[in-house]
Amino acid sequence: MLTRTTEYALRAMIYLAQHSDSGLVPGSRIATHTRIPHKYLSKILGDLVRARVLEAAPGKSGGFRMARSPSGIRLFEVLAPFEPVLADQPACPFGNDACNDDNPCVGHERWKHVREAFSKFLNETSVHDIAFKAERRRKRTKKGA
Amino acid sequence: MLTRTTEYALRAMIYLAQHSDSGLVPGSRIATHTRIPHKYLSKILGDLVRARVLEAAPGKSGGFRMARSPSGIRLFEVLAPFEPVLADQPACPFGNDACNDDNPCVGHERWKHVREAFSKFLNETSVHDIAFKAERRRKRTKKGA
DNA sequence: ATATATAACTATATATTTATAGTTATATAT
DNA sequence: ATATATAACTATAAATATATAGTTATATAT
Repeated sequence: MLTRTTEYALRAMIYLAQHSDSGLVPGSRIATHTRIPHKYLSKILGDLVRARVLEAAPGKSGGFRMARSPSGIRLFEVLAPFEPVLADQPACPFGNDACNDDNPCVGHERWKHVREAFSKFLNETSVHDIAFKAERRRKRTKKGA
Repeated sequence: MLTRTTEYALRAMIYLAQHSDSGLVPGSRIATHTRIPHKYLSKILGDLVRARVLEAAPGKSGGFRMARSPSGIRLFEVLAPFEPVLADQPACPFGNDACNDDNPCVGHERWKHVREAFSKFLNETSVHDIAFKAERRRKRTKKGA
């Protein structure tokens, strides 16, 4: 459902969200903690900078940080650069090259529905939502309170 | 979102659903009409036979046919052999090897929700649903009637 | 029985994705 | 100014997915 590259992007974003207080984080540290190959991650982080969800600072004591608050970054923005199905006009999965919304192939509407449900979820969910455990809603009483 | 192999499986099933009246259909004919490489499709069709959504008959005048009525075959059955995320215990996309429902990682519940929405759609949609245009619900009056 | 059309299988080739190694450019600390 | 830590870039390698070619097994038509 997600390529490995996409998962790496997600994991890196989550790590940064959880450590956004510590200012710039070097790529090597993200790689170590998320157990993602460093140089490969480096390329992915570059894509996320170009997607404007991260900011990079080169040079000594440089690194990466979230471009905005984690609650303001939707998963859609993180995944879209890596998942072609999230593009405006994704290719028809039924092999009909001429298929589009105006001239839909059999199955088009149904599949569009799946894509849109996926996009909707990704647009309604922020990096913060997925990086921090939601408060337990009285499933059990808190230990400390 | 779907691998090419998965798309091929879908397209082959749809073609067969649309031609289920003509008895056994040779793999070569499916390949030609769906524009899928013949020998590669052959392997995929074998997987679909093992998944019990198709039946194969070797020998002269042999071929493939749907194992059941297209309206009784859910997309889930067609995609599951090819999409690991549809397995019972899919790998955690956040790289936490020890993650499972009992010991969930951060993000687990949210992502489970995505997976389940995807599975739900695939379980509620049959091959017939996607192979035949749903009747237009008075979007426009029928030409012939 | 024989020839034929087919699925099933095996081996290999090509393309793409993922990963590694090395280099260059840039900013900072000293 | 110089050394250093970093992002950015380039080239290559390894792994995986996709595609092709050839062979074998099986059922049917003749």
